[in-house]
Amino acid sequence: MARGSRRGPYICGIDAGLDVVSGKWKGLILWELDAHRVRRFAELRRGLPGVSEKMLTQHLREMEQDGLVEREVYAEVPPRVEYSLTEHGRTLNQALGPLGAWGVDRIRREGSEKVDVAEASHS
Amino acid sequence: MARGSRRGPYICGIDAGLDVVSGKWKGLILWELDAHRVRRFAELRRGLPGVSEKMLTQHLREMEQDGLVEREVYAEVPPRVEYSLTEHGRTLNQALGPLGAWGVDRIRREGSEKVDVAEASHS
DNA sequence: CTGAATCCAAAATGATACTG
DNA sequence: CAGTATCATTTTGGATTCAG
Repeated sequence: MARGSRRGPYICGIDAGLDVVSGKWKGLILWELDAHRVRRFAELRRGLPGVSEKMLTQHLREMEQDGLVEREVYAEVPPRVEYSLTEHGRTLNQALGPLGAWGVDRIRREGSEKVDVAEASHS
Repeated sequence: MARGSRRGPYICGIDAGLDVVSGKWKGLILWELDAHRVRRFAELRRGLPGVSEKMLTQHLREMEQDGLVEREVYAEVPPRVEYSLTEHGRTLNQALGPLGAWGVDRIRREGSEKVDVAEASHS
């Protein structure tokens, strides 16, 4: 994770919550998986412009460890691996809803960046 | 900021929201300022066990830049500087409420860490 | 296609000493 | 008290290469 990774002992819930979404692409991964329910590795890669394979894999592994993401491997050739949110991951995403709305608001307020403004939650 | 700092263009609001709280101690700073309304530098320092002066100053400056925190300097001796949340900072804190609750839940669920479990929001 | 492994660069954080 | 400055360390992220 990012933030120098505290990984507890946490002083407050916000600290604990932020810890599991620390990482350059985790918010986006959550967003993508919430939007599409299930995504293959390459699809996620396309959904996160600029992410490297290494980081995508690493983040997915961490999120799996944290019980947010489920990884399903199909014994096919060529290989197919599908990622989706666990129930735990879905509740996290809902908990992030207000923050997402706040973020959209902030972007608008300063008008310095444009965003593909769908709603803060599209599930 | 942390996370390799994206600083937009953001793909979604969550991304934008997370960006302003990226930094090892920002969640705690928000928490502290929300709990006490106003805190002096040394008080914040004591509230964030392990933070270095450098990081505290740096984070406070960034949060000030982001319009979350207000800094008031009193021309006294010894010096006194008080920090508090701006209206913008307070709305952010509210948006983080659900995440905080989720975090408390997570801590309890895995029971691996103990936390001074006040409520997720004490404002 | 979905990675793992390795090496490297950049960013964040920490420690310490010093100042008005 | 509330910082600033500097240097060292730790973490993160990116690029590239290789493999089942």
